[in-house]
Amino acid sequence: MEEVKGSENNSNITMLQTEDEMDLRRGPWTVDEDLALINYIATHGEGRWNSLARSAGLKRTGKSCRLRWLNYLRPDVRRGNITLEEQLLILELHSRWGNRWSKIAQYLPGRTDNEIKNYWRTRVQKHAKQLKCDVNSKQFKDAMRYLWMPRLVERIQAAASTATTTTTNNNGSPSVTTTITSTNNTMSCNLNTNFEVHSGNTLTPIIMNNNLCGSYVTQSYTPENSSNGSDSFGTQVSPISELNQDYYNVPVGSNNNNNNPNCDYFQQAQQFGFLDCITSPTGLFPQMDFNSVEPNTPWINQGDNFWNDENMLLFQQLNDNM
DNA sequence: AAAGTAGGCAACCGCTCATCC
DNA sequence: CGGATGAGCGGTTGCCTACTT
Repeated sequence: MEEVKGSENNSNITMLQTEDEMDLRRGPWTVDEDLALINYIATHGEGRWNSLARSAGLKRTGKSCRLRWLNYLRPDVRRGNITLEEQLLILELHSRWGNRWSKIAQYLPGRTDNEIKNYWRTRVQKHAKQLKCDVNSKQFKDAMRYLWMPRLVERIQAAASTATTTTTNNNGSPSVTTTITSTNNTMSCNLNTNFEVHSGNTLTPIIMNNNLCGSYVTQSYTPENSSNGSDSFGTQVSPISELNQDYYNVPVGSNNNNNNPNCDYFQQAQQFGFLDCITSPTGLFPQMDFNSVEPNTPWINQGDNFWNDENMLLFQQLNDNM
C-alpha cells in the first residue's frame, strides 16, 4: 500500500498543506528509496533530516528518513533473532531502566530501540499473558528474575557447553573453554568469562575475558529489602552497579572486531553485576535449586514455550514464598 | 486447499524535551 | 525569547507469514 499524506476526506487539512507535503510518501520503503538514502548519506553524511530528505529527492519526511536509516539501513544494524544473551540483557536492563528503549539499545550493538521495544511488547508481554499477570506487576518481575533469567543463563551455558568446547576466536583473543561442573553448592563455568554460583547466594564474576574488571562485591539478595535501592521497575539495584557506573555511560559500541558479538553482551551483563540478582534468595525459596542443572532438562530447547507445567509450579511456589 | 486467526515486525503518529540559531 | 530541528518515547497500525481450523 502506498499512501499519500493528505486525506481527500479532510479538505481543510489538505488546503493547508503545501504541494510538497501532499506528495509525501508513506508506508513501506522501496529499493530505489533505500538506495537514494544510502547513497546520499554515503556522500553527505547523516543529520539535518528534513533538508536531507529534500536534497536526496526523497518524498519522505525527515523523520521517516531518519527512522529508516537508523532502524534498517545503517550498516551496523543486526538482523535476525534476538539471542539468548541479548534476551538476558534486555530483561535485566529493562528491570533497571524500564521502557528506556534507546538507552537499552546502546548496550546491544546493532539492535535498535524499535526492535527491542517490539521484542518486549511481543515476546515478554506474551510471557506475562501466559502467567495471567501484568507485565509490570511484582509477580511477573519476580518470575522474570527468579525463573526466566536463571533459565536463560542456564540455556546459555548449556548452549555454550555443546557449541564451544575449546575454540579460538578469529581475532586472536583468548580461547574459550567451557566446563560446567555441578556440585551441591557450587557450579563453576567458563562462558566467555568465568563466574561461580554459590548456593542460595550470589553469582560472583571473577574474570572478564581474562581481565579483572574492577572490584566485585559479593552480596546476598534479599527481596524484601527494597529500601536498599530499587529502580522504577521495583528490582534490586545492587551496589555493584554503582561501582561500575562508568559502564552505564560507555556504550559497547561496535562489534566489528569480534565475530561473536554476544561475547560483548554477556560481558556487559557481567560487568553490570546483574547476574548477582537472579539466583534464588537464601531461605526464601529453597526448593528452587538453580545450581543442580542437568544439561538435558526439558526447557533448554523449548524456545518461547517457557511456562510449562514445571515452571508454572515453580512460579506458583515463588508467589507463595514472597 | 481455502479461509480464518494470531504473531512478528516495520513504519508511522503524536507528543515531549533538548539544542541550536 | 522563540522557532526550527533533532532525538527519544509510548502507542498504534497495517502488512506479511505461519499456523490452525
